[in-house]
Amino acid sequence: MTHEAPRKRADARRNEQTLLDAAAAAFVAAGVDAPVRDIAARAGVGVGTIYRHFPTRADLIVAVYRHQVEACAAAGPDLLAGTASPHAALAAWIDLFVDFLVTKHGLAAALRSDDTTFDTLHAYFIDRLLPVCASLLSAAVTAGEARPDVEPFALMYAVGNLCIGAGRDPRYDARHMAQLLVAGLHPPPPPAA
Amino acid sequence: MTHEAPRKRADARRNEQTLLDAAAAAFVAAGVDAPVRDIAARAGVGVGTIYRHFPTRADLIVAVYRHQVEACAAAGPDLLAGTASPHAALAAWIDLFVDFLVTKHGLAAALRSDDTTFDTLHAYFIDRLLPVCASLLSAAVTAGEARPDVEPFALMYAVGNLCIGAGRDPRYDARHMAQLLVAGLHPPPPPAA
DNA sequence: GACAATACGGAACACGGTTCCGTTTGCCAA
DNA sequence: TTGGCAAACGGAACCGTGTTCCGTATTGTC
Repeated sequence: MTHEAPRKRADARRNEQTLLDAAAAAFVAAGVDAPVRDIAARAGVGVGTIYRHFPTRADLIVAVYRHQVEACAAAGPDLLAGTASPHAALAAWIDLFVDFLVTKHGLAAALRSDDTTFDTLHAYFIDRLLPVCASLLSAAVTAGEARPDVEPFALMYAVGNLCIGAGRDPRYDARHMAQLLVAGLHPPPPPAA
Repeated sequence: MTHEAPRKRADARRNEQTLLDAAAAAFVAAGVDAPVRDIAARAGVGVGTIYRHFPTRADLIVAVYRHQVEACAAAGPDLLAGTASPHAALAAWIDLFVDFLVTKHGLAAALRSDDTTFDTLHAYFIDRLLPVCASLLSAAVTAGEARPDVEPFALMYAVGNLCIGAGRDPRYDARHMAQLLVAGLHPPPPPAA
């Protein structure tokens, strides 16, 4: 079961970690679109080294944020178990997701880029987080707290979109808007016929 | 009141129209990010001519879509006057706005780009459409059909965001999500104390 | 028709992503 | 310890795009 590890060279492993740190710093300073050359310079390596370790920018971004994405995924079941109503749990989880995205400058935009480079980034987020979102949403639907005509994918996509450009204009509060969307999930009151 | 027109040369006026047509075609074919050289080639002019007429891409985009934006702005008051409830009028207007954005490949994304080139594009949309949205929203608030804690700017920004990437994945329906957001605008029912 | 102002074309430049290959480094076996 | 080879490195070179600049062509006027 131990993915037969071809045992990389020592300098390669060292550089990989150095790159991860450099990339994380560059992302904080200049967003996830930080120029490749900048990241290489921070790490004190050549650009070729970056491409060898992380063939696409998506690979690098995933590697940098993997821990946080996993944490977000893990929080879903906990919230569902520990919160009064499924709808409230979903709202709390969306809050977590939004907080993550808005603090990663440019990440939400990258998720929506039509550049095929980012397809694997998109795929990773969907793979890890969609099931979590789906279970929260379906619990809410089952409890009669959410309308059944919204697909989990569409909800995640919409929330991701709402995070784009957050923090650039103080008049726009992504978290508030995401909560508005979640509020809209409530089933419409039966027409008072 | 007639903005003293310096009376441009005949070839200049001709080229301006040619460029507008070429840009419109290029935008349809390749989105609003169509390469400058492509647009120039379509128009049969040099790239310098584009920059002379439209110093920034935003100027070109605004020129191409001005009519449609004006039409959208004009529709606001009409809807308010001709629709049963202010909230329904707002919902209908948002639908119009979303339809416009999703059919202009890449336009919604450009509106959110942090590239300063697009600042004037953003400003134009805000100038023309924000007042319309504001009057619809405030009518809904006055009628008790919308919570008062959402700023018109935030609403427009959110709806614009929801349109990003629409049409790229069939599982995502921007219009549906926008309507969900508008539904979330309804004031929460008073707590059944 | 000649002259000046206006507009044009496209080569040249800037910048960022990506590739490629000559050089260096680490590992292992002799 | 050392010889050799595969792995890894560095960064120059390349490509595509936006942008600028200036020599040339066109227009309008006198």
